[in-house]
Amino acid sequence: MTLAYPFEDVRTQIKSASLAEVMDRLGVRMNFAKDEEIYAQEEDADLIYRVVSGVVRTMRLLSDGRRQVGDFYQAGDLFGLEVGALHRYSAEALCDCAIQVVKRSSLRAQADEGELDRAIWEATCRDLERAQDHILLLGRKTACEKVASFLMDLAQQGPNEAIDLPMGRQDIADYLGLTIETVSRMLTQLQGSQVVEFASCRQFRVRRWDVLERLAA
Amino acid sequence: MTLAYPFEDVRTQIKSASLAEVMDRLGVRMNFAKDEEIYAQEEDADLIYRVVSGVVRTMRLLSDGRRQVGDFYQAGDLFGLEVGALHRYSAEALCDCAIQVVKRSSLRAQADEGELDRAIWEATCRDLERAQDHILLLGRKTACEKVASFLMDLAQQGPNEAIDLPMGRQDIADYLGLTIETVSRMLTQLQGSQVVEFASCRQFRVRRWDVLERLAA
DNA sequence: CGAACTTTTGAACCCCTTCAACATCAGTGG
DNA sequence: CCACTGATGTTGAAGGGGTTCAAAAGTTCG
Repeated sequence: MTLAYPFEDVRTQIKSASLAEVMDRLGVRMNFAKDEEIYAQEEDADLIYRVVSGVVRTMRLLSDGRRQVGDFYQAGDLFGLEVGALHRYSAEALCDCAIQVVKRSSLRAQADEGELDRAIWEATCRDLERAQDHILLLGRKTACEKVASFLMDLAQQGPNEAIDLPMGRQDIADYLGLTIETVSRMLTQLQGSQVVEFASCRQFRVRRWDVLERLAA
Repeated sequence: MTLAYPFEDVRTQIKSASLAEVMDRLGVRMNFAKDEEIYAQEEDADLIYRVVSGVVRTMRLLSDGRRQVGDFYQAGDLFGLEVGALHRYSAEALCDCAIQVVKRSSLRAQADEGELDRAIWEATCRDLERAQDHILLLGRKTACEKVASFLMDLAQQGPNEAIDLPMGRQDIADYLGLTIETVSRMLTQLQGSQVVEFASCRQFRVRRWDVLERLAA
C-alpha cells in the first residue's frame, strides 16, 4: 500500500498517470479464492474493480439454473462498471484472484476527473464491443465456429505461443452457449484436424492460424 | 447540483433539452426508404444519428450471408455511437425513416460539452445493458422463451395495449438467432395458448401478462 | 384481379443436447 | 509408492429442438 516513488514523482503522476495508480492509492486490495463471489447480481454498484492477478468471470443465472457467462477479465482489466445502480451480472473469481477495489465516489473526489472518466469510458466501450461480438457469435455461429472464435480470441498474442486456458470446460460452455460435451468434442475435432494442439486440457498452441481464422467464420 | 432555486432549475432544464435542439440546428435531416442503408459495417464513425420517425435496425453479416440483428432503435433513440473509429454493425432503415444526422466534431464545438457527453454516455450504456440482456437470451433461452422475451420487450407499455410490430419475421428471427419458420411457429403456439392475440401478423395484444412473463424465463 | 412478397404449416433431417460410462488428474492419506 | 476419492474432461449412443426444404395461405400493391 505504500508508494515507493519520491515525493515529487507521486504528485506529477497523480495528475497525469493512469487510473491504476490512483486506484492503488485509494482502494483496497482484496483476495478472492477460486469460485468466490466478488459481487452479486442485483447488488449495488458503487465500486470499481481492477484485476491485479487471476481471472474473473461475470455471469447471469436463469431461474432454473441455466448459466450465461458474460465475459472474462484478465490482469489490468476494469470491471463492475455498471451504468445503472445495480449489477446486471454477478462476478466471480475464476481462480484465486487479487482485486483492487475502490469506491467510485472517492475516486471521483481525488483523481483527475478527465482521467477517470476516460478510463471508465474506455472500459465500458471495450465491454460493449466485446458484447457485440459475443452477440454475433451466440446468435449465428455453429458450435465449431464458436469454439474456433473462442480460441482465436485467447490466442491473439500470436499463433506460435503456448496459450494457457485459465477457465474450465464448463465456463467455456457457458460463455459460448453450449454444453461441456460439445465444447470437448469440438476441441477434439480441431486437434484431430491439426488446427490446434493441446499439451494438456488447459494449454494449447495454434498450428494453423489461417485455418482457425477460416473456421471462426 | 440539487439546489432548489427556481432559477437553477430552469437553467438545467434548458441544458438537458438542448442536445436534441443543437442536433436539429447543426445537423441534417435525412430520409431513408425501407431497407436503405444508413451506414455500413467498417465505415468511418464520425456521425451521430437520432431517430426522428420510423425504426432502425443495426446488423452484422457473416461472410456466408448469415445475419445477426444487434438492436432496433425507435423515435428519439441515439445510435451509431461506436467507440472506435469504425462501425462494427451496419444500420438500415426498417421502414421509411427520418433521421437527424450531425457531425460529432461540430456538435462538440457548439453544444454544451457536458450535456453532449452525458447523452452519448447514456445512449452507450443503454446499448450495453440491452446487449447484456441479448447475450443471455441468445446463449441460454429456448426458442419459445426468446419469442416470449421479445414480445414482452416490445409490450413494456402495458398488457392491454395493442402493440404494433414494426419489423417482419425475418428481422425478428435474425434478432433472436432463429429462423423465420421457428418464430412463426412459436407465435402460433403462444396465440394458441391464449397468451397473446394477433389481430394481424403485425399487431398483437398480450392477454396473459403473467404467463408471458413466466414463459420468458 | 393478379403478381410478388411475406407468413404459415407440414415433414424430414441434423446439429447439438442428454444421459451414461469411462478416462484423466490432483490431492490425501495409508 | 500406490490406493482411494472427487473433480474434471472425454467419448459413445440415443433423443429432441430447431433447421431445412417444400408448398399452401395470406398480404400488399400495381
